[in-house]
Amino acid sequence: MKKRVVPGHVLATEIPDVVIQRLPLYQRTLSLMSKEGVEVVSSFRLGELLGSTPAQIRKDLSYFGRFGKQGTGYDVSYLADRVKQILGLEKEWPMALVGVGRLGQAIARYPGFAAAGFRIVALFDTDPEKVGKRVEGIAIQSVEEMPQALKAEDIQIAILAVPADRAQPVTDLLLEGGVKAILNYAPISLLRVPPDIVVRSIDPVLVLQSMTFYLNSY
Amino acid sequence: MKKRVVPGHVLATEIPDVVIQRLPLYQRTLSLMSKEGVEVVSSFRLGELLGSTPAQIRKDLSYFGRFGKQGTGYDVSYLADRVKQILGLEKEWPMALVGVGRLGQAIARYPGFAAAGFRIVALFDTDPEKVGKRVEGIAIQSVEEMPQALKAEDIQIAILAVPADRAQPVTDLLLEGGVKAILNYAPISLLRVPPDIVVRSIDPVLVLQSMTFYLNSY
DNA sequence: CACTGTGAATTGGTTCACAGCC
DNA sequence: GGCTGTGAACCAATTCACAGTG
Repeated sequence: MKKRVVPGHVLATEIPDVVIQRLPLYQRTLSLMSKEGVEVVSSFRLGELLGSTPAQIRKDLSYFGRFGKQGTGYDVSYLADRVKQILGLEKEWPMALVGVGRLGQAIARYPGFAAAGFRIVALFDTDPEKVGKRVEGIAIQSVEEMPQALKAEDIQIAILAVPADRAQPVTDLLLEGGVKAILNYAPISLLRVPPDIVVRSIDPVLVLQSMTFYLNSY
Repeated sequence: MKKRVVPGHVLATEIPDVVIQRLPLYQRTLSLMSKEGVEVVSSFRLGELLGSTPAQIRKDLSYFGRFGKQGTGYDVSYLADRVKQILGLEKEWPMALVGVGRLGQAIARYPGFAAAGFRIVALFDTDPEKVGKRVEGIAIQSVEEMPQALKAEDIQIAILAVPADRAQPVTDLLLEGGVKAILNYAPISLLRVPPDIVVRSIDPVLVLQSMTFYLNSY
């Protein structure tokens, strides 16, 4: 639960995960500013836009290098590019989606992934009824074929949208296929994976359930 | 960005937000165990099931009271109930959904919310084409009517599924309508709200973009 | 002179370790 | 004996504050 393994081609060890999680937010705002023609930004201004502090932003960036100019700030488009590079967002990432039920179909049809360079290139489902059908032009394959298919296409990222009780066995097959990162939508407490595999879960119900604590429920 | 206000009917002040965010996970596992007939659980066992440590679980629970029995552990169904109560999950929560586009419709149709006691009772959209149409039996209302409609139904929670550039103005209207908690799906960096309003964002693209850092992108 | 980059100080969260109890 | 509950010790993350620089 605690330790992750970092590839670290730029001696990336020891960078806190919270920092990594903030970078995409920085990246998005920087790209937007760049598109709007803003050329320079200070950590102070960036903090305002992101709801963060100048110190936090400077410290975060300092893990990766020295990107700013004293007295001036940061070159927006340069910094946007560097952060993109740090995150590995300069290439397109092919992804697999497992579970083509209601939720899975919504995910398959969501244009936001492709817009950010994440392309769903393979669909899998257990239901024989669904296998062979197409969604967004992609044929649904059987989960049994998954390990080979994943290897063949060299897919490292998978989105999991299966029922909770199928999540672990399907995960095992994903790992067999060489997947290294899983975005999990299944409402399961714990997905068992080796320590070098990244798992992140999205569960809106859990989020709602923590928000109600702060509401007056008298 | 840092401070939140806690209602605190049980002197809830000073409870870290991370703790609150873990409680729903505990609750889910406990309810499941209870349904399976498990009567007693130790912090050690619970930690195994949740991918957490015994100390973490005991410490978390100790913020709210003493629920266990030394030498034995916790009564599963009792603890499940208590955590539910702490989180305010004993009542049904009516919710509004703003933005009935592709994503919004998927959310409206997702059965998981209602199953957890979160019922979408009002839909809003700006598009005059959509106003009046029904989704899941609920008529879509105009965003202009929102503040009054929210007050009339005493809705405290809203789900935001509008385009990024509409997020802030729509949020302002939600606040005008008395909404206290917002689950935000819009890909926006910062939603400006007063400090007593809870906002949580769900953005799968950001999650993917942070995962790629850990992949070999050579 | 206005900003960055960064050690040092501080704050916040987790884990330890043990006293107390069933 | 086996477990909880909890201060104390530890570790991690944020913020401070200032030296260094274009």
